[in-house]
Amino acid sequence: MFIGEYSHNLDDKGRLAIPKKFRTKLNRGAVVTRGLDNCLFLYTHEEWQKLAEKLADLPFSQAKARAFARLMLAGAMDVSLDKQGRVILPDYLRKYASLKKSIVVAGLYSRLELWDADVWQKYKTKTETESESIAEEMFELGI
Amino acid sequence: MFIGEYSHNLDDKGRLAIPKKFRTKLNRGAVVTRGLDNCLFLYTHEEWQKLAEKLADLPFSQAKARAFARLMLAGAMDVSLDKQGRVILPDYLRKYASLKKSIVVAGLYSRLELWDADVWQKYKTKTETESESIAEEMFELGI
DNA sequence: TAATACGTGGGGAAAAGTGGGGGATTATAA
DNA sequence: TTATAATCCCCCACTTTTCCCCACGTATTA
Repeated sequence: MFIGEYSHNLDDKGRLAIPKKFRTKLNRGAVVTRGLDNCLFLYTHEEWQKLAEKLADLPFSQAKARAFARLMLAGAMDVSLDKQGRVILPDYLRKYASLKKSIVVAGLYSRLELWDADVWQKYKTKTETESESIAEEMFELGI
Repeated sequence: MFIGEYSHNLDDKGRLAIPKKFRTKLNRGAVVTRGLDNCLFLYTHEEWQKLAEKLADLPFSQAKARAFARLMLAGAMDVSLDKQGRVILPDYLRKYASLKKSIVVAGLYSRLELWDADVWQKYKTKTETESESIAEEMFELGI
């Protein structure tokens, strides 16, 4: 289970350190892809497999399903950790998520999310002010 | 079962002493996360696990579900008690709950809540004056 | 009044994050 | 085929942060 919020720097070579706590689960490799809300998603191979099958099952007759599958499947890239526990993020993914130097790594149970620090900050301040009203709606979803 | 209201100080290193009565239940570790109404929630591992599974099951295709999961899952952090019975609260959680030095630890049955003393005071005076009207609405929720 | 327990503060050792350099492998061009 | 260039990794070293331990002070109780 991935949880928590961590700050790390992306260096000039496009390397990003994964927080120590998460490394053991990702030692055998991971998959990064385009995420929602201008961030990247990073999965273990097992979790990625489950998601990829769901995406492959989407009806390709529907335009929006095609677009979504292209976003996530074609955006995906296998990455592995170097001996310092870092991954190399391909250029097109860095651009997609507007990643500069200061990055936030967030744990969301089955995946990690990689955010540019500024983008994350803005998203948070927006949702934190709405948190009570969002929480009311979550009540309907059983929380 | 956690009940009661306790006052403690947060030191410069972000450490907060847990009231002695609660420590035995939290010795095996706990999880702190963003709560509602500008406080933090602290759970035992068992209670957290139940909540985290519900949050992980929310559909990530829905914007508000993503926002809520990011609030609580990405906000969560594993903490453990040191030999003095204190936990370290990460910077982003201290900021979220506007925690200064004087903190209130409140027991709410299955969780602890951590409040900045001033915020707690204001919230209390506000809800105490509204308590009768709030009670009326609780009838609908089965109390 | 002494003793014990609990809350609070600080210092030192260890670990984790970060950046840069060097060697090997692959690619490109003469 | 050989030389040159570029890219990718791996390793080393520095810096910062974190964690653990010890010590002091205050409050409570016998």
